[in-house]
Amino acid sequence: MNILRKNTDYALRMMCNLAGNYRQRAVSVRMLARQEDVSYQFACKILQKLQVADLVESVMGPAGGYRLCREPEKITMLDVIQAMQGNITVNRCTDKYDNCPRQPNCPVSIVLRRLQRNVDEFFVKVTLKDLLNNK
Amino acid sequence: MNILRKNTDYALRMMCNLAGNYRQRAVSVRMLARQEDVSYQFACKILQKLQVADLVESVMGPAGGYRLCREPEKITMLDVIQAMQGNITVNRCTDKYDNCPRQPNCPVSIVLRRLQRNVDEFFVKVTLKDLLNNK
DNA sequence: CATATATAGGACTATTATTATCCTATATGA
DNA sequence: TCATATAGGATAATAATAGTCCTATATATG
Repeated sequence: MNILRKNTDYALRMMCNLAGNYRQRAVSVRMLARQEDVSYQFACKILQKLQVADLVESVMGPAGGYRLCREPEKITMLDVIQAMQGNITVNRCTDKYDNCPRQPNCPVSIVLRRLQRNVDEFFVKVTLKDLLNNK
Repeated sequence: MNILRKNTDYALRMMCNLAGNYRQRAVSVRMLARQEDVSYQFACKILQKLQVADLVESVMGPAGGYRLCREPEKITMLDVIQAMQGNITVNRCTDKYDNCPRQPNCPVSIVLRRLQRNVDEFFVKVTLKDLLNNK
């Protein structure tokens, strides 16, 4: 299966779209939905989640829509992912708050914690600006 | 959510157990289940899957059980993961056979394919022997 | 050769997560 | 005041995951 949910996939694409329009205008959900191939209703839900997470802000009324809350270089993939699907953990035992009795000497957990660090680092290092620049 | 399913987590632990007993004896499912905290019935299912994937072989009858098909250094985490939950893909678009029309220039996909390579490489490099040695 | 101890594996249930839609309320610019 | 937007609760539909039940089959050993 996929590590990223469809939700998150849609959200990342819509956030890229908003990043491309940053400081120009609010983009309506209808427009975002059409351009990024997401159903209108579902796009509404996703944007509401992104708003709760303080990544986008809404403009109501005609000519309304959504825009980023801050500069594209200050929003990371991790921000978007966490807003949509929470923390990504490699395994139960790589979650900070796990209390598996085999810790901390379980061989499986020792190795997986290493991958966990790689993944965390990856997502926190990539910003929306990087995405736009194909970095 | 977790990248590795509970199934896979159980499987990895049981495989470590079998690796520790390699060339000594077949370990019964009852024993594996008790030592690794998995229900007996569920452990049976998991081992059957591992057998279909040619990672373990069964010995029927009294004093029977399971043993690894080959040396612990010749079985990777990827082998176990694929047997239990198939390929792990970062996103739809990092799957080899994906045909998303945005390919190959989608900014999201370009970045995620990089992570995909990291993850693949990680799992293929760690063997059961490494796990036992806490490498 | 009977029996106790194992695995084999199909069928099924339960639970949870994901994806999505429907509907009504509210805000606001022209 | 009306057309064009978002807000958000409720709920449906689907799919994945986790786990159990039951009966069949293999085999070492007394």
